Amino acid sequence: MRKRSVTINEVAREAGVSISTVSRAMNGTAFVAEDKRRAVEAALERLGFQPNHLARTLTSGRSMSVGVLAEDIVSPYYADVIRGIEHALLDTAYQPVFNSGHWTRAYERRAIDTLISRRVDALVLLGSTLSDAELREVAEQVPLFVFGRLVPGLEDHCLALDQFRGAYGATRHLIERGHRDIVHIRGPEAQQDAEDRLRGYQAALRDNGVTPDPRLLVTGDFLEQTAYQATTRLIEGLVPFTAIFAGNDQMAVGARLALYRKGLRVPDDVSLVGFDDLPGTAFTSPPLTTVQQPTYAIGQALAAHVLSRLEGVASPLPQFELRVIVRDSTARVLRGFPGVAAR
Amino acid sequence: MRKRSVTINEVAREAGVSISTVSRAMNGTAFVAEDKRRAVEAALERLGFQPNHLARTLTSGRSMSVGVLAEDIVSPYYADVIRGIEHALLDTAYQPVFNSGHWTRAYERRAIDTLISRRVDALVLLGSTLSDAELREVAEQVPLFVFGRLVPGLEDHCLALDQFRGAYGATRHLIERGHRDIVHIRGPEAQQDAEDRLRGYQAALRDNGVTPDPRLLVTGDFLEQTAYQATTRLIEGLVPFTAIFAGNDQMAVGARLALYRKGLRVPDDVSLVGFDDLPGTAFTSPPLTTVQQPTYAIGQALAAHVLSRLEGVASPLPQFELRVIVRDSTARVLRGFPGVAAR
DNA sequence: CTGTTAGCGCCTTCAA
DNA sequence: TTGAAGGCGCTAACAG
Repeated sequence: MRKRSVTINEVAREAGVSISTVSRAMNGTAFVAEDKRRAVEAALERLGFQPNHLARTLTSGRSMSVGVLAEDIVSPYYADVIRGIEHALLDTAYQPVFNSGHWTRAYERRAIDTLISRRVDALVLLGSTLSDAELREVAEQVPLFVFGRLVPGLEDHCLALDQFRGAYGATRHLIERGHRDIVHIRGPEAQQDAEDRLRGYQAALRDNGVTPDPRLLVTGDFLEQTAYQATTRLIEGLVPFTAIFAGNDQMAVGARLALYRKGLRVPDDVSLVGFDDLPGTAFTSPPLTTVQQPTYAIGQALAAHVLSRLEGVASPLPQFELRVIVRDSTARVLRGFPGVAAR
Repeated sequence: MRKRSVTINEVAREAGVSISTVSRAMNGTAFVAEDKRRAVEAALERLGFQPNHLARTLTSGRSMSVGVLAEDIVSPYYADVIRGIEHALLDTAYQPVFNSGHWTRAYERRAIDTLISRRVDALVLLGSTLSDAELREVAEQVPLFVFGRLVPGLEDHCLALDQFRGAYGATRHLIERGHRDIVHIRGPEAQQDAEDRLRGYQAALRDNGVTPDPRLLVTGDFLEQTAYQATTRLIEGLVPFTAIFAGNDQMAVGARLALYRKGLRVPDDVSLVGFDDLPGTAFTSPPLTTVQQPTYAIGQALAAHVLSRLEGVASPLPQFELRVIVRDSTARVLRGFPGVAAR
């Protein structure tokens, strides 16, 4: 099945030159006489030569590839970051190599090790479950860049967004529209982002004279199902509310379905805000107000930054801001129809 | 930044043995005296040795990796296939390496070439824009497996689903519920899947005595936006309809938003069917009736098949069926309220 | 400009 | 059981 692939030696013989000449002609490393160059090219063509990348890397020390390790390569949250990276690298000499860490230390460690042992020229982490110290250790073996964490000692290579402010803005948006009884469906306890968003929510409430009501705080796992269940329970409960701030878009979708099933309209009865602005969120019915993480731009910037570091230029990583995108899922509280609060 | 990594030579020196002994002790390739083995292990540990995978592959010829090239690695359609592959490979000695072809010949060719030149032990294509002949050529260089295409000559390594039958079933589902004026939003002309689904739709209509109405056929690009626009135009047009069969879930979501904006209820006024059953589709409001592609299982099966071929065992690829998943977006046509048809 | 010659880090005979 | 030595395929000095 696998044809033994042709090597540079055979090309050299075919072209009647030495292997170094072939190498030079191929890579433009040095000038080669016109006729020999043509002979080499012809031989290359005739034999269908494809250089063995491994061998090349072994000698040159550069693999022309950048490893990208995401917590989960297929999560919609990382989708646009990955897309941004892909596009930024598309017409460069570097190839991205993607892999998942599956939110699991052991798998992440292993993935990092294989990536390093495959000699990627740089490593980009989209989220990480490793400790700061471990990451610093990794950074000694390979140029490391991380998104979603601010690793002390590696600040120049880290890009994190202010989740607190994003959540603060989202909550304030609801407060400005008259909401005071605002549910928050938070993400998993263990995750820093979930924690930051919760604090942003609480701070916004307090800054506006609202005491956070623990009965309006429920926990999900960043997926639709748990939010659906939590919201259903909330609706069936006794505590009135007029708005829901979900810890991410997927949970907002789950909440929205629960509302729908209970005959509650969005935004007429309950306003709903998500977080992330995933691809597709603009097309929910109604389109969801959410906090946009500029993930595509981040992916691009990250890749561009990696490239420039690889070329020896030290460009600083740009700053990115979270933005509340107001769409149709949030409305002013109608005094006459306070929705759930009035039942 | 990059510490020169320790090589097998240093380990050998440290352990006071030859490099061959280190190699053997590490890989269990041959018996090594107990004391030397321990010395090697200690040295390995002390130096934090990590074998250079490239060098290893160069000599052994096996990279212990399988390349996975998807048209688009971040498309939700491939998400579950990829997830299935990842999970199936997770605790094996093989590592998947993912990459995108971007629906573009040139990029796909290049990605395939780099994957081959990195000596992946097998190559899995999730969709492909290359010709059958080109794929056969690739198959001569590396064990090739493809999902979504039936390549003549490579049938044993191909896995494709019967899109025609899926679309047929979806359309019949609507017909059985009394619908006759059924819109179809087809995917791009160039794509075989879109073509097959269209034919399934038309066949189901004809088999049930309905002549396909060209005015009810519109074209999208498998994304939300175009379906949204097409549906809006349709609603504003003069041709009555009671149901929409979208070429995929994303277009169904677009259509659903258009209906929502026009005040049309799903399924009360218009029934809606999608295709794919993407992750998340079960949580749209209302949950979408759709045709399920068992993508996760396919990913797993594909990976398992690749593994067994790599081990020299010839297991046949299992067959998979498309299934109509009936959820809440489709209902019987109410004679009294034929929805749009009655305006 | 071009050919020869060392390696790159590892595995694997081949002798011992 | 172990070490020496020869590649794997390619790049990069080093002489011409």
